[in-house]
Amino acid sequence: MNYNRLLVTAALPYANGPVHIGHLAGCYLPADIYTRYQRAQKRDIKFICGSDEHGVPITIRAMREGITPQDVVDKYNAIIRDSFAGMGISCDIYSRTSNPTHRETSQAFFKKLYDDGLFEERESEQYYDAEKDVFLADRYIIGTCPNCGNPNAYGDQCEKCGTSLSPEQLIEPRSALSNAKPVKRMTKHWYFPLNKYEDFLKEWIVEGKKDEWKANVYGQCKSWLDSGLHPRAMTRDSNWGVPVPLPDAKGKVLYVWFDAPIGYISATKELTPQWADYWCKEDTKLVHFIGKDNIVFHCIIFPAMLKAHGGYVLPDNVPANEFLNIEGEKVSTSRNWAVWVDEYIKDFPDQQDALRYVLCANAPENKDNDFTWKDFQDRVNNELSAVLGNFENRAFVLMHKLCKGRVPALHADVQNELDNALIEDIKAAKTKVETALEAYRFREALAEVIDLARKGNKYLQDNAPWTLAKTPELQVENQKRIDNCLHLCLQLNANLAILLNPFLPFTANKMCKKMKVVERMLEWENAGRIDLLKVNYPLLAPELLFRKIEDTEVEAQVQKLKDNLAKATSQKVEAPKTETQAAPVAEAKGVITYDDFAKIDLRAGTITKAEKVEKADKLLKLEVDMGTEVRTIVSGIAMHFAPEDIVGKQVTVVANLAPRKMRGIESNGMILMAQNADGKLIFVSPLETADNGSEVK
RNA sequence: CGCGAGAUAGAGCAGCGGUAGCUCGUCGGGCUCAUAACCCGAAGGUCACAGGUUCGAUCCCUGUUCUCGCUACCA
Repeated sequence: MNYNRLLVTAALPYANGPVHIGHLAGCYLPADIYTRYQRAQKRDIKFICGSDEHGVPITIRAMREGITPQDVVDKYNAIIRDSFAGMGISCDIYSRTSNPTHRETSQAFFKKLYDDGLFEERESEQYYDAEKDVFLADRYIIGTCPNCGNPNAYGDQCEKCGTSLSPEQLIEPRSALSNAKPVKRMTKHWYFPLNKYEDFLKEWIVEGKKDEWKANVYGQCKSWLDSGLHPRAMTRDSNWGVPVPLPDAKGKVLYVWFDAPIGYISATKELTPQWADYWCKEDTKLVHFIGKDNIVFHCIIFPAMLKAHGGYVLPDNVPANEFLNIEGEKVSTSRNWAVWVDEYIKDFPDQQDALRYVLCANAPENKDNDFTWKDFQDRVNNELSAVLGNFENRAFVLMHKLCKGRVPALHADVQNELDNALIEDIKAAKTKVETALEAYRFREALAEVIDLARKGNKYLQDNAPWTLAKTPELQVENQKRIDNCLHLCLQLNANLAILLNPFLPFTANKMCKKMKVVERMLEWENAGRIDLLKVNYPLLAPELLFRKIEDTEVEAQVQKLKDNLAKATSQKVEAPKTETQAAPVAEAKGVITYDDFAKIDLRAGTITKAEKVEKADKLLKLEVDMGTEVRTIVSGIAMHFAPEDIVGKQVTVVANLAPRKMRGIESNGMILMAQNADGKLIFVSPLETADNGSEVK
């Protein structure tokens, strides 16, 4: 397929926090490198990005901070925009999904699918806060965790013990908005029948993209398709988002994963009146740069939506990266374990390219990678400065010392194999970098550029012009060799600027200034040429391109990470929870009367059977002999005990606890456990064997 | 649990049937125009583990372990 234009998108950053270097390495930097390269090739390309500003987490953050959701997105949209600009992420437009154009575009998209009769309407029961008059997402429901007793567990997960929950499992559930008890209410939603596009997707991806897409992306898609697709609700009950454009849809908005990818289209509309060329013409190559958490949305759901709507091109490739860890640990925004881009720019002014270099050289292209400040320092000092910066500096210094500060001539009569080999290397480098970039292998492409600089260092060494200059009796002859050597070094330098430009645009610009050439020299077609600098052309004085990163700087950054983590952790403990950090033992509960205690029917029982609950990491299904009956009890202890080890054990059971369904199994009671500070669970059992069913008082 | 991706020298990666290579780091030597590179030499790997196929496996097959992701209204 021959393409006449390219459309590149990078995942829309979610506007509920700043961006960190993991975001950068995951998709924004690769997208930027790719785009800059294509622009240098003079191809027609648009690079689209913007803030994703809808969804539940934004409303929660607004609530916590006591401001409106619009305030939240305004704040972070500005920070993200500045971070990208500061790092040289050169999108053609950075838009936002709260714009009117986006509202219209996504509503029209929805309306088209609706009018074509594609949606299935379904009614279901959902939790509702009668006081605030809104439906509650799982995340909005707070209650006591049935597993660990944390009183502030969310309706989807207990953050303390990590157990996955559904709102039904919470003890004494309450609304996060009003503390009211949630009630169930019927609500209607529109479902997109993904299943109807299964055949189309299978043919398009499983057969069509087999050897084209990255293994992680392809494998993920295939896995989804093999396990069968299901209709997916494309609307939500909320007052924050794009309103569903139907008369009977008051209080309903588009699901963020329906509206966000359409944001790419709306942003293109804002950018250019010719937007439809990029989205609808078959000779457009559409590429989505994303992180691995986005694969299904960009490879399955969005293409199915586009196909259903009709008239749009589908992505040619989705080169998703894996994740970047920081100092051996996963990035965590809630624990503030991250290197924030806006802070990097403040801490390392004019060092954007140092970070761009390291993030590209160590990009998580095939597997999760680790960013450490030591590695950052090593790569900047030993590769970027010592190989590339040093070569550039050597060429400039020698040219000023031995060639009067002007570009010397290339004398054909003394041109030797060393010269010819270097010229070949320059030409070959262009092809290698090009091939790697077209295949989204950015690490390899950058390594090729550095390797060319390395060859330059070697060439300089092999010719040793400083030695040639030391023999006055051979002045004329030697000066010719010196001229050739430095001529080619400078031409190589110009080539490096071109090849480096997509990766390190700030540096490429500096190099141009020092060589006193216009930016047009950076056009890709100039790569491989050795006549970029005119003979006798005077160049500026040597000046270092990169500075070394000092030990104290990286130590300070590591300390900063640790401080942030400590701060975030202590805040967390102080704020919503009542227990203190100093005492890892759970806080004593309030005084109760004997009557309160007497309400609990505690009995001894013996576990007669235990098995793992399917599709649940933490749950065991137990059968407990209570003397007069055998109870089924589901208990969240699978991480601590193997089923076979606990059969025959006598335990204490809360016998009159209201039945509760967990993973579809009704649990009738609860096993008492003591929990150590380290989280270890210990059965609370009679010391001697009691009769099953006997009361515990 | 299931599915997907990954596991190769201290770090980052290549190799993907014929007794392990590259970049950086470490140690010793040479050279010196330079933020020092370049050259020579050295140390460092039972290619996650266990089986199997094969004349031969890092590479193919089976099983296991570990990491990450998906499986939830977590973007």
